Amino acid sequence: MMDRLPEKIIVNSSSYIDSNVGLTPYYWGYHTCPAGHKYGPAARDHYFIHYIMKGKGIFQLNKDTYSLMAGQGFLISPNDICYYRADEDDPWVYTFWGFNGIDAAQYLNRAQLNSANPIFTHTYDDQLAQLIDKMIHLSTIIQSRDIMFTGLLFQLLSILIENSSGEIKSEHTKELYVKKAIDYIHRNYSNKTSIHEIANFVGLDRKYLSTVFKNISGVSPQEYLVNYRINKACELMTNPALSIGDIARSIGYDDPFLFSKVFKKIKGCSPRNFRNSL
DNA sequence: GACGGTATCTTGGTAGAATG
DNA sequence: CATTCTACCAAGATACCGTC
Repeated sequence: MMDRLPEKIIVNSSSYIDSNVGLTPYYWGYHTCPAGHKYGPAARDHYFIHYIMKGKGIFQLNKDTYSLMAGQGFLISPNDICYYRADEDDPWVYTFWGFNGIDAAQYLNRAQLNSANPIFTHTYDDQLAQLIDKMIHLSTIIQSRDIMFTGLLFQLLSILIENSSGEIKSEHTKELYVKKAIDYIHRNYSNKTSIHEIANFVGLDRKYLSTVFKNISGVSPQEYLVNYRINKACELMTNPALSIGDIARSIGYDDPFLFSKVFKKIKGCSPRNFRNSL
């Protein structure tokens, strides 16, 4: 399969992209790098996974330098300043996935991937080959490419999670704190809920919960709560029986104008305009 | 009711201390 | 040594009032 690939492919997600949903694919690509081909030092605003199919190269992040070869991959998280370069004698051939979304960090964490632990190893097996084959055919899908792309991205993350050892070491209890906080948010978003209250429920100091939450999930508890509420509001918009005020109260905002302000900040348009565009 | 301005409250980032 | 907490302060969120 690898041999009949052209030197370089880039497929964009196309269609409507909403980076506030759980997982948002941006693009996928394949690159046979020329000798010494390099990137950076630079940062991106989204997650970026590379998987090396052939050859070798180096990847630098946070003063650490990793010598990588076929069968290995690396994660670049938003705002990570990194540098990577293909080998001079045996330059790498890699595929890459660019994506984002409020749940992205959680999925990556389940695969034990983050800025502190950006490297993974996975042999190029049938499962991965089939996935990459499907990614190549994404370019032929026009109307629903974003949906298919999201599905394939979930498949990649599933492969990486299954591939990880499963032991989360000291992160385990922290993960549980975050899971508990998220469960609480999912059950109580429709009430007036403060971060202090969530921290009390989890049994941690609010500042410490915020720190742990951000480390594990990539967003602060407040950001997560607000995004979750606004996504719920979007779902409620499809019910014509509910006024904007009804929806605001349904997701925990007593003041419809405050809801409108928050909605506009996150979605870029007022709730009314959003509903009209449905 | 929709919206804008503003005062007040809440939250998050950070550094460093306390605890086991 | 890792985990957890505390204090300070800036930034952002919220409540509330006035205007249209």
